[in-house]
Amino acid sequence: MDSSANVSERQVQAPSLAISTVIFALRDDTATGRPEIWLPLVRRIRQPHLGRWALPGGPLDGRESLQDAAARNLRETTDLDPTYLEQLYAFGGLDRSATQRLVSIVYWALVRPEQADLARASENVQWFRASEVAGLAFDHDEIVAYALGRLRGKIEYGSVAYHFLGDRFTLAQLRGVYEAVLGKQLDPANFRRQFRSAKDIAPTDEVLQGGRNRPPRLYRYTGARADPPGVDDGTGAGTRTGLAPGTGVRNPVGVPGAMQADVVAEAAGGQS
Amino acid sequence: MDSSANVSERQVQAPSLAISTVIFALRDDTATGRPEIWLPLVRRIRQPHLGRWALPGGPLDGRESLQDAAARNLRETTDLDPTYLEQLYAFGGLDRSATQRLVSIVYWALVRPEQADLARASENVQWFRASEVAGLAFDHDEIVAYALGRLRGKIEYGSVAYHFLGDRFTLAQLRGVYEAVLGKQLDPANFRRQFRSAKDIAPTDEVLQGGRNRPPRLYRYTGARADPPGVDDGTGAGTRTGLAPGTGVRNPVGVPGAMQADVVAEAAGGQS
DNA sequence: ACAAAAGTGTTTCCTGTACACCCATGA
DNA sequence: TCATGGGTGTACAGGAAACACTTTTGT
Repeated sequence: MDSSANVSERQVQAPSLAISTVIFALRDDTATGRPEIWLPLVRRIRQPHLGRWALPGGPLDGRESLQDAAARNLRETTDLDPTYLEQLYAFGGLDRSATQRLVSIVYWALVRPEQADLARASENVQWFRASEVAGLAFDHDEIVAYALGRLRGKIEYGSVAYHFLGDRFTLAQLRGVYEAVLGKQLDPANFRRQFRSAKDIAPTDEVLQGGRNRPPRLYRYTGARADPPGVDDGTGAGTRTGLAPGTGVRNPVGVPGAMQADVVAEAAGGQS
Repeated sequence: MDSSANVSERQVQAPSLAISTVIFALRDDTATGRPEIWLPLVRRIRQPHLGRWALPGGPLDGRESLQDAAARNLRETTDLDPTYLEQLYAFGGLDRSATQRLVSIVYWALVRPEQADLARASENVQWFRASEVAGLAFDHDEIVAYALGRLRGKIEYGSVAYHFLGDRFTLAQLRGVYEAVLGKQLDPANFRRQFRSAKDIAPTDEVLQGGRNRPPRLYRYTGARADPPGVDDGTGAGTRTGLAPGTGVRNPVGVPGAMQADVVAEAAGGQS
């Protein structure tokens, strides 16, 4: 139990609220050169689960929006600003954490690889391959798995992939993102064709010099950098074909003001 | 910094948590006979926004899961048990409700039309056409609009549509659901063909007698009644074609235990 | 010259769409 | 019998998948 005597009383009244953030970045595998998905974790320095790795997060105070709190998580653990940040899910069961009833609103973020390389790492903050995380504190294993699923689903639509990359990129790099997320190889020819016809990607005059082969052209993402707010297609399910580049709609259903000007709904306290 | 703080301190730290629920049902228009989307609202009997209509909801106490609280909303306002219940979004801005900082986790539910007809209505609980709600308390206008968008998105995948119907239904009824949600007419012939080939729908031996025309065959939904938990494809975006009946995957990314055994993630309290 | 990636063309297949048509029933 | 919706057949168009092929670079 925690500390003061009337804890049990207060537990019944109001669950505490915390924000956690799953931060994804791509990093090229040193052997194959292929990009892989990585994420930073922090080591718990308190009970429960002391010493185990966990998602960055902390309690929500009354002065910042959910979004802001998640962005702060990101800054504090990695020194990065998010290029993509979206609400994932609110977890709030009771069969957990013997010490205290807790509701966690989980966000997920994407950062660019150059950034991820620079990102702070220390004794208590380290990056892990997403495919290898296991044994995290609380339910964070499952939350990471869920976030990965959502990432996979979401990339099939739209604009998420670009948030892994800088503002100039080759089609091979973009394809690398898709391959890392979807976990399978894609036909370069068809990939190219699909994305050339995508509306919100434009070729530049530049090419990327210095490679061993023919220098590829650089492209630029012309769509909105700030993505579909809270909106979510999550699982991505339906799309059986694979990619669905720019053909799909981008942000058909905007969450109200939930991002910049977040929304509060108050209890109705209906009948009686 | 957790529990021992005094009261004023704690207010700043911990926003209150509420659950609200958007409940959708179909009801046949008396004139055209076409189904339309309706939802129940409750009249506020307290400040702020006293007297205005609002989504059913209430504060979350420490003894029930988010899911359970939403189900209770549903029961208390409409006397119905949900055939579908899923988390929509967590709203938690500060620029709201002058009286109090509040985070609301919003669920959405689908109920069947027969049930909706029986559902309790009273002075303080009434059903409204979804297309006509306006002037609700707080941001509930926007939340409803967001929920409608998600519904539209979601129906293009998978199994949601069936939750509006009983366990036996004609293809015309099913098509009615889609038309009501998508807001456009669909070709009966193609609709039929797509759904006949859908895996999780099976014809029965029965037909629906008593109509003015040829008696249509009754079908049965064979997929999971309890849907993809917390998972969310939300906006539905990508699917440009329209329906995507059973072809799509059903529940490719299950949220961990979030439904039956909800999950709690605790703050990591990383560095420092 | 050769390897390897960039980039193009072509063919096949699948699926959604449109629409013409027959079938069964009640009035 | 006729109107109406249930139910079937079919032809067309667009896009994805597969893969052969040409182009451009570094070594």
